[in-house]
Amino acid sequence: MSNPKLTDVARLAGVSPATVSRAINQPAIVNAKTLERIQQAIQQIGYETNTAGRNLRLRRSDALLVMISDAPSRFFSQILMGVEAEASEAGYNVLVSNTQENPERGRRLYASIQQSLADGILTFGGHNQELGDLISNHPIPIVGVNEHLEDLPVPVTTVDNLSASRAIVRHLLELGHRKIGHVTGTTTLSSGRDRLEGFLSELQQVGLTPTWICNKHYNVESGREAAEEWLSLTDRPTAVFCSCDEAAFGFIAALRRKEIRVPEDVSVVGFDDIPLADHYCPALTTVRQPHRELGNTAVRMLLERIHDVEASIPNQLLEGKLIVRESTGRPPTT
Amino acid sequence: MSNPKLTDVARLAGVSPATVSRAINQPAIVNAKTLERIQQAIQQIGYETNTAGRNLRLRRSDALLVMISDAPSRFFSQILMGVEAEASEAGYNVLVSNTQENPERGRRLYASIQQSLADGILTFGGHNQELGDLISNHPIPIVGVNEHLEDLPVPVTTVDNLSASRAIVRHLLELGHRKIGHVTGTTTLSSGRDRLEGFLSELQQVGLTPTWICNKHYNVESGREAAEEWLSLTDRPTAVFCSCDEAAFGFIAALRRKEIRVPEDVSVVGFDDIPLADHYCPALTTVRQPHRELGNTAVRMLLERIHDVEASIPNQLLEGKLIVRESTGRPPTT
DNA sequence: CAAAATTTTGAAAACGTTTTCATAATCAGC
DNA sequence: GCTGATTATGAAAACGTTTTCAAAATTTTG
Repeated sequence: MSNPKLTDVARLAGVSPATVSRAINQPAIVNAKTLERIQQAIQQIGYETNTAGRNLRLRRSDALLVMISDAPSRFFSQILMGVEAEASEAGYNVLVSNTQENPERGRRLYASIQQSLADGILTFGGHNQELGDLISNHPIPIVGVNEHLEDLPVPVTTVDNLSASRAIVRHLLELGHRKIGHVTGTTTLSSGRDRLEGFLSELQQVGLTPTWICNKHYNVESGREAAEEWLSLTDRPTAVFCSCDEAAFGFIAALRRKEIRVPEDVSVVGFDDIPLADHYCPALTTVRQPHRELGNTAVRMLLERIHDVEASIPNQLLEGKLIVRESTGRPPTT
Repeated sequence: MSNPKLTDVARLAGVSPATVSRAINQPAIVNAKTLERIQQAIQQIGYETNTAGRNLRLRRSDALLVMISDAPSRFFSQILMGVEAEASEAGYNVLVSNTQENPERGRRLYASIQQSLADGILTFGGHNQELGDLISNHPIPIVGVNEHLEDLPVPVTTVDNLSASRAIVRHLLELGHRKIGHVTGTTTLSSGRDRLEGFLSELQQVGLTPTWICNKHYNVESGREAAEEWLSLTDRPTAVFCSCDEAAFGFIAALRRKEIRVPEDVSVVGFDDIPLADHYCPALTTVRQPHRELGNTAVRMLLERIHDVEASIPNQLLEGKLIVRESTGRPPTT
């Protein structure tokens, strides 16, 4: 009751297994007549190529491993879809695995390449210290998504956090704000640092200093906590750039409880443009991350690397787009 | 420059490949002395079992395929993490693939089993008509998540939509509401129908008829559209059960633009308890879906099925938990 | 200490492909 | 119809494991 195999097709079509293999993989080089007979046989017994046999012989797996190290970020699934689309386009399968911050699990995943379970690795989110030695000692095809990997020779693709942050600040300046604050994201991540840096440098360019910097993380709670802090300030910024949409939501929601209105009393900007941003009240001014494109790009980079491990692949910076909605307005005229 | 293989270890340790294999897979049956020598050799040359070779010989893949048919639902990644955790616990890898609603792609994925690319399939979301004939004609280990598969002999695990919906209605009744409306989800999906049915049956039980039923889908826009409709009603319900959190957000946001307050003017309930629900303003009363557990359960069911294709596996209904927050209150006292 | 029972090992086959190399079949040109 | 070029096919080896079966080494027993 086993699955039909190549030799079954061969027998049925009255040819050798070699010919059947050729008929499948390079139909051009087999006689038209035989080809048809073989295809018929394949149809008839419902033959499907066995992956293990094929992979063993070909010494590759046609699979890419997506490695995440903890809770998936809010737009993980969107990037993943970008990855999946591009990978399947190229005939690759996508494996997903979570190291759960466990270095040992990280190392196990790393070994996937040697096990020829996958041909390459896409690592989401940053700081994989556990991989440090491994990567340096024994390079494999690996590409980072969303975050830079500290000091590791791993090409990454991210949104251009720096430019996007500057665009946000510029937008606020144009509206007339002069007292601007920033709720940072996780600054152990490169994206958090870059967004902060963009914020600072754009202000500096026009000779302003930040009114408020609040060190937080990429989540809703951070926004809520930041709101508490904002409320206790004597000199409140009239505009706040929150480093992710969730934080912005938490911030706005907490303010609203205190009867502070957005954008009338304070303007708020987010980052990421998660699906809800457009439907929040007020609709959130934010930067749209090209989620799918991040996935696509990452796969393309990885495939290049798989094709040639030595290939030096430059980091890819993707444009974020400032989306102005309702949560930003002119500063209050007091 | 190829990876070290079993025979390399064998040579180095001065034993036969067979013994090395045993040392790896059933250490108990090999002599302690030899075992140590072998383990040392493995360490020394950094041997890792080749997946293809192993899979070929063992005639299995140790992989589960997660098949989604279109855009991933809002809590897809959370369920996926549940799947991943349970699968990796059991030594299985997780493949993710998207049919993009393309029947041909669906069929290709189905063939994964025959190709022994995966040992079983987890299908997310409903109505896979394209799989209908296939499954009936040639059963494979497959389990549905979140939605029932119309008429197909496929075990599924879902939240108990019926009970949860009834709990929501009960909650609204207890608050004193008598005019209650429902914004449905996608009613081509079983969850949409079940939530509607729960809504209807609980009302019926206390002798009420629904004040308003608005046929929509699982997304934010639906909520916004529903709000338009609600505004145009002459006899408005004082409480509205939206079939997902996103729709509830869209509904609330649209109402707020018209200066209608939640819950003072109208109570709103969602479903799913997405991360933002707790931080929206007002914090959303909703039903918490056990996302991770859904993933865990699905994998357990699938493994059972893989182990015994004939096994009759009952559907698993998981409890949803009503979370009362700020978006529901007593009806306005006009 | 020999025989029997037990534990430990190895040789070889199998899993299902693809590909090299050589041979057989076909074709073109004269 | 014959030679040389071309095209189409097959036999066999290889990819890296695991497992069966039998033999060898060890331990136990009388």
